[in-house]
Amino acid sequence: MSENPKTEMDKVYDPTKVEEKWYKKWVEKGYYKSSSSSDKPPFTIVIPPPNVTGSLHIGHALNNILQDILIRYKRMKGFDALWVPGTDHAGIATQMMVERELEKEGTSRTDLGRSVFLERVWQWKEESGDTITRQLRRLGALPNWDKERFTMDEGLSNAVRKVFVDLYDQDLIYKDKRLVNWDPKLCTAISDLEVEQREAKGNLWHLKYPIEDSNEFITVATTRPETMLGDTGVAVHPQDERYKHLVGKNAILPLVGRKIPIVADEYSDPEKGTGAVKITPAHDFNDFEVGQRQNLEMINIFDSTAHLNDNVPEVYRGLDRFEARKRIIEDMEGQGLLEEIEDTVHTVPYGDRSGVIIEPWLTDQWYVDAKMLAVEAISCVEDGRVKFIPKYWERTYFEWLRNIEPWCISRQLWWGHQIPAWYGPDGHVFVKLSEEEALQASKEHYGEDVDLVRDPDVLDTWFSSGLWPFSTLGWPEVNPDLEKYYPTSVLVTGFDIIFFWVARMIMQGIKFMGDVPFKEVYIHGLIRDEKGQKMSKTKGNVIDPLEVIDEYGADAMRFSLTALATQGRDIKLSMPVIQGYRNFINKIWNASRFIIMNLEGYKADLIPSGEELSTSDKWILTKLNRTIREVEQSIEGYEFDKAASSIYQFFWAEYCDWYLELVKPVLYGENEGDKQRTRSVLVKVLTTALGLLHPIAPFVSEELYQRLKSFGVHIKGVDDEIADSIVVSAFPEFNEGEVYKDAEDEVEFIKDIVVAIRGLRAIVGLHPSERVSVILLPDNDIVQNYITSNKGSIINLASLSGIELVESDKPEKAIAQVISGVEVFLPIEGLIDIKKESQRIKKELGKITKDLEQTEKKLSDSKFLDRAPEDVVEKEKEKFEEFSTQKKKLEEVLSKLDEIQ
RNA sequence: GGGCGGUUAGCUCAGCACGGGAGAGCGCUUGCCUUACAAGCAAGAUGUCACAGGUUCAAAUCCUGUACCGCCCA
Repeated sequence: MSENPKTEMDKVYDPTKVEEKWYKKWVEKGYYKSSSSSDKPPFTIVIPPPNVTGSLHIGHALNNILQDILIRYKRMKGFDALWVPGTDHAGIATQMMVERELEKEGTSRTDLGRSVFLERVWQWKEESGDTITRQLRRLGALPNWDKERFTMDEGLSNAVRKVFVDLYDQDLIYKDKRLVNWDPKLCTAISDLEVEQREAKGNLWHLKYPIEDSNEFITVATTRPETMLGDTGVAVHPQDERYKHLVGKNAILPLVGRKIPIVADEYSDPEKGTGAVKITPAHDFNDFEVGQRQNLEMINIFDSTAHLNDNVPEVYRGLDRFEARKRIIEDMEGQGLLEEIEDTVHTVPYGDRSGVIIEPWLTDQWYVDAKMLAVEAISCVEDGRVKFIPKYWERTYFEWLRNIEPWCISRQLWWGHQIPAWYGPDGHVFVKLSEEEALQASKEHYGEDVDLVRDPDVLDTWFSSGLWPFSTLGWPEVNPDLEKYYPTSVLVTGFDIIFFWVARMIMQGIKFMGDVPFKEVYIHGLIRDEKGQKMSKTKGNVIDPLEVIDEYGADAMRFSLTALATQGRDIKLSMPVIQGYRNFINKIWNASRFIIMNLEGYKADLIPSGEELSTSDKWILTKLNRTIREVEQSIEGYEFDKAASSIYQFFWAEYCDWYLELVKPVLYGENEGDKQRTRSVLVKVLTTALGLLHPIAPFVSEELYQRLKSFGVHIKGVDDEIADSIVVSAFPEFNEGEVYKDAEDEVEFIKDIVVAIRGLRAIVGLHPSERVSVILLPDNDIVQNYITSNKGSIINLASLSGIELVESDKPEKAIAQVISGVEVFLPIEGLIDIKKESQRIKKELGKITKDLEQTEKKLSDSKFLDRAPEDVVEKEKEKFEEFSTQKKKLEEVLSKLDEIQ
């Protein structure tokens, strides 16, 4: 706010006046900076890099808020906190996006050529690539902007090349011709993980293949009849009596006329379909295996866009796979070779980027021997060097790594890290860090200078993301950052990328750094809409975090997501919930406003302690310290929801609802000493609470701290005496010396009395401002003392005109409430609804009788008395006493009501 | 087919690792513009802790099984 902070504060907190201002200030002051030369212990997080093409969605918001909380907390705790930000070049997504732009301009990637196209992508990146990092700032996320990285940076590209070359030299990367998941729209290979298996209704076509030199047919069932043109065998189960006589013979492939052998192979399931399956080794992963085992020919019938090629009869050439299917069915039917069409449900592979059906296709691709790398990646989690939170995600992780397949890392794209492999004229490959080195090596190989051609393919984006925890710290250069901050402390991410990213980072980290990339992995849930559905643009149920911030402020959104971030569960988010937490932020604002309004005469050097404190002061300090401990433990244990609810409960239900009300009479009174002391406690508790709050709600806590600071209020800094900003203040510390058990009991008792009186007032329908007198009958001296020494507070909080303490004389005409330690009577002048009142007491009586019966049952059970621990028995006896007294009192009240009637 | 998670107030969820008087927020009902806040204050109602067994003196909590919902993998 531009106005003087001492001038009156708005009645309602307005985040728009606050957020941008403080964020700028934090950056200007460089609070986010870390220093490898500092002697503070490191605390490091690397951001899961969002796609450079992306814009902030609510999932990013959650992920980054949690990281920001940890970083801010650890910084306040005296750590050298480093949060590395950055983005991912997102090969396919980015290339698709720029290609779409080109299409609008009437040109294309191939028209421009590789180098012009790449310039164009870089240009786009320079112009729009920072959208998402700009949006991160709106969340209040404060990573170390000096260390921002991009997966295509020079340094990171060096790292990628080095890793590729090293793995190649160790035979952990190799080139292989085998079936890959081919995306016929994007014309690139993709990895298993990028394939989405969707269930679909389809048909099982039963096709009849004639047997050579016979009148017999063998019927095969298939969901993909178009691939028959590439069939090179038919498999039956070795034990299948129906087909035993055919094994070793040939079938004649209809429409093509090729002779194909009938082989016995366990792959064929006699229960499924006809028990005989056509084998197309070049177009099906299972058939590929069978083909290898049975030495079947491989015939590739598709081109890269899934149109039929020259290996099929002329009439079918050039047809795309769906047309081909139709034609083949027609033609088979025409020849009387279509026996049956069965309905079936099967899974169909789709490309997760392109959305088209993936074609298994035979090509040369580069692979990583993931099985070898997985060995250590498994053991480091088994032995606890990496811990997952919640722990059960480890099972998912193990499951995948133990069954891992070779990882296809080459992509037929232009945007990405081009593979550092050069081919000589005879196809000999040189895998080197640079072209110079490759030329050098080729010269040695051929004994003369030759022209080399670089492999045109690029690497899977996840290949470079897998290096992120050390490539961002400057690896392969040895440098102080890498020394100090690796391994990083924790990785915060969603479960959807455990395989894509987490597992690969662990594999690469161990391989190249000799140590795990992070000690802990905190897995948070996905955000869903209020019905539990995934948010998606097509469903129209997305919540845009930026819109939420515009409407409710960043702190409200942060607090909401934090409060909902329970371990091991997805988060159902809806606007009313956010509104509720917005109200909480406003509550904080207004409590502070109240304190600032009463700050005149505040002396910063006055620190009341021990005996000077009132019972209420001691009580709130006790609650405060318990809250400090809870918040600290919760954040350390990644129980973000608990941290948020501790603060919420403390601030609203204890500090505002009770402490502020308790001290109002003091503030409005005449005793200067009391006023001084109260102001100090109010301020101390407020500033401490703001400190607790700051990691979750950085903006409002900073705004309020800065306002308070202008009155001479200050918080201890993490480095110096006075914190310049709450960002660099010391996190509140639990102080055992401020836990006053007696004061806590006393105030809790007073609260019970006040609530009881207010309840009675509500029953009678007294107007809140109407002051009445009540009669209290205490059980013993302790509670009697509590009452006498807090008479003023009770009168005030229950808006009474007076309190009469009696020892046994119960009033005749009154309604009563029985609570532990005291009977409360509210005398009444006029008539009350005796019947209703007697019903209320009866209900109470019913409850207490039930409780009493339960304890009675236990206490009369000799097994319980023998076997239950002593303290449990003792507690049960106390309960018995308590319940019987209350029951007795309620019965008396009831009989009195009956008398009146 | 294999694995994982869930089932607690009308709704969203804590509580369960370590068993001992069922909680919070939202919503709802009633009364209040009480000089911090109506984005507020006060009072109030609401539960076969999915079901069935078992262990135990004692089970929302531990064990076994069942049902339903969701996710991941093949």
